[in-house]
Amino acid sequence: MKDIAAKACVSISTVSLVINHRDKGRVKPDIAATIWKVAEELGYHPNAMARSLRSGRTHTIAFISDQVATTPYAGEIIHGAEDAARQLGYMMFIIDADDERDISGDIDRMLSWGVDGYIYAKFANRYISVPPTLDDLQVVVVNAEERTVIHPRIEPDEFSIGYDATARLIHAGCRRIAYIGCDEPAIAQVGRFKGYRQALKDAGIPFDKRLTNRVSHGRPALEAVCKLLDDTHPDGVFAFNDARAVYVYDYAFQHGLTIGEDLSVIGVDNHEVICDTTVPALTSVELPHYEMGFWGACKIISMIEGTDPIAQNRVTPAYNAAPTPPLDNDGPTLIRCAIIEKKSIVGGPLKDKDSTPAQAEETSEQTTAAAVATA
Amino acid sequence: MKDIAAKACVSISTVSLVINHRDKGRVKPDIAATIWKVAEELGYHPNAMARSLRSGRTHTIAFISDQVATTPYAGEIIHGAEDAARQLGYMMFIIDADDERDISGDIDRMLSWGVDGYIYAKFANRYISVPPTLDDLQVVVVNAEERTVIHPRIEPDEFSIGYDATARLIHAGCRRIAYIGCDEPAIAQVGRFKGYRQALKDAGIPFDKRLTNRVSHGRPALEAVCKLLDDTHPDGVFAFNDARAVYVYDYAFQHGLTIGEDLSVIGVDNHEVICDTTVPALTSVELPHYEMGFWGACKIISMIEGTDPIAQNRVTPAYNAAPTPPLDNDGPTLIRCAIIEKKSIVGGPLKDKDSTPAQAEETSEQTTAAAVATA
DNA sequence: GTGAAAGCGCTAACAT
DNA sequence: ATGTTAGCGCTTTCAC
Repeated sequence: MKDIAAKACVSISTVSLVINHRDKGRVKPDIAATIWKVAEELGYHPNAMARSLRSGRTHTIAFISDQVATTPYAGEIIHGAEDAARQLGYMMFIIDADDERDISGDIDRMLSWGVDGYIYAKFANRYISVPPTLDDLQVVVVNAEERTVIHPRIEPDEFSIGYDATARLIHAGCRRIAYIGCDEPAIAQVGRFKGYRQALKDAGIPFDKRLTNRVSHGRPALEAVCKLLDDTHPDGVFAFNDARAVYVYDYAFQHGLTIGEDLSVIGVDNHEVICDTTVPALTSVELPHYEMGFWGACKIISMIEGTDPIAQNRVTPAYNAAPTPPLDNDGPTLIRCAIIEKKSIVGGPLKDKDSTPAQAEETSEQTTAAAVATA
Repeated sequence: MKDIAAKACVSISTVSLVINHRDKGRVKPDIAATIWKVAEELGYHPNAMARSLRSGRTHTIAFISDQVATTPYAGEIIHGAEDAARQLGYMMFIIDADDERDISGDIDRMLSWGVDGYIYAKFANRYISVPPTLDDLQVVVVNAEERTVIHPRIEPDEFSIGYDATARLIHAGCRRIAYIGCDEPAIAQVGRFKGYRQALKDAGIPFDKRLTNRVSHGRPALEAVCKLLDDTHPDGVFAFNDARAVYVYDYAFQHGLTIGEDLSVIGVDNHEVICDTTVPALTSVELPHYEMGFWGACKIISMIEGTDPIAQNRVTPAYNAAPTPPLDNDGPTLIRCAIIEKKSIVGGPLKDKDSTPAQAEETSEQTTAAAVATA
């Protein structure tokens, strides 16, 4: 900056004004032009360190998460958060926080860095508690719930996942709809199951316990699924996730049935590897990982800056099967998940023109909250 | 720091010495103790910004990658890199570099930050070219190849993957071994196929073209796999990856065969969702994503600091099915991949005591390099 | 053993 | 419309 000032025969402050675009009506345009030219020639890059030291703001956020990796669904949350952060001029640090590992050291490092805000994410919708050290700072929770709400957060609308998936099967003509559940009584299992029951109820279809089970994976899961299908012969199956839906395919192969013709199946995750590997491709409710990450970064930056980057159109998601919810909510935000149509439901993919199945009512938010509270 | 100095009745420089552990024999121990106590009381955190401004080093690296997310195999590279970086006192920025997107803006930001080094990673082993802007800086390439080698890099030993997988099947008694290949002539396809042929040759088994094909995914892939199996009735199948191995399972279900008893299968990726969902669980060659990320961070930090953190035992991988290769190599490093034993091969998982199948010779590195060069 | 002081590159209040 | 100057918090040289 000193060099630029010297070469352009102006003072350092003038250079600073120009470089920071605060020269409107303060610096003569031709001088400003010269400064830009010289800066270019010299290959000038402002020193972020010095700038932050002076301004007290680092334009940096930290993404703290369990298993940055170990789940295959992981990356899109990071992707979405990075995308929003980048568009808004922020850099994002990544911190892996295994449940077992003590992250106080990392938090100290973050405090030393003067990170402007924190995204605390989980890769499966779980109960968490944010380390108390962070409570005084700007924190957003993504894809998780705190038992007592302290920080703004976003998570999938699990009730609606169950409701919409079931309603989609009903819309395709299914009347005996099985639910292959998850053996862990997690937020997701409870919410999706409630949605399933509500959709049946709204369609006047009686709930039949024999059509549901709860499984893990591997041979016991496959056997349980086969038994359920053998015993009850459903015409549609809503699986807790895509992996569990695979067992329905296995059953179909064994019994000479064709998914999408003899039997409809819908999963959850829209897991790329599974949904595009299965034949026919599996219709699935997509968990909006990208969108949640994107929302999280927008939210934390809005808290830092006191503005609303979404309302101001300063940022565009690269992907939004699920529309980005608004930021003006400091409590829990539920995000509605989209069904990604493939070919595993009788009648084939829904075209835009086709009437869409009834969706869960707006009240679903309270319903889920209640479901979860009693879980 | 000023506050500490005041409260401890010493000068700022003394505080600095103590905080930075450079007080040995220079500051009286009791004074040092006081300083630590006061620092603790005041909740002092050194200001990394000021420190970096002064020292010119940020202890920060950038992880630049395509599709941070969109592949499900993604995260472990990040995980490994973050793990090593953290243990060595570095923070890691994440930058998503979609092939289409212009990342010069991001690079400018990195230059502004004064990032100490760059990891340039891909999530599928591909040819890349590192942006020339980075050529003057410290760069390590992970899971990719440059057409002309400029930067140190690490990638999976694709030849050995093919060799070891095939040898494993031979060891289990298979003699008619099919290869379900990939329709893209990528580095991985070429290398694994060469390894497959070499293993057959070394075992004195003639190569039979009819036992191999190359498929994509979905119905055409399933049909091609079924046709191959119908036509040739192999006793073992080496699949390019786990997703393609699934079609062998589908075939088996349709024909009442049992994988692991009537037919052996081995995949590549050790993709969690697939390998633990299939019945029986799929034995697979694991791509050492964590290990490559870990190596990449160690390597870039060794270049920055001029030391060898691995040799100095300053760092421990959380996971190493594949042992971390040494850092003293500024050209390409190939990493040998481990077979993760599950239950899809006749005779069951290999115990430690069992004799292991012959492995590709040490010369495989040259062989792969050659294979790849002519690809 | 300890302290004073310069300066890393930049911003912003103030002076001209 | 432009220049001067005082720090941001820290490290490090040098003097005591």
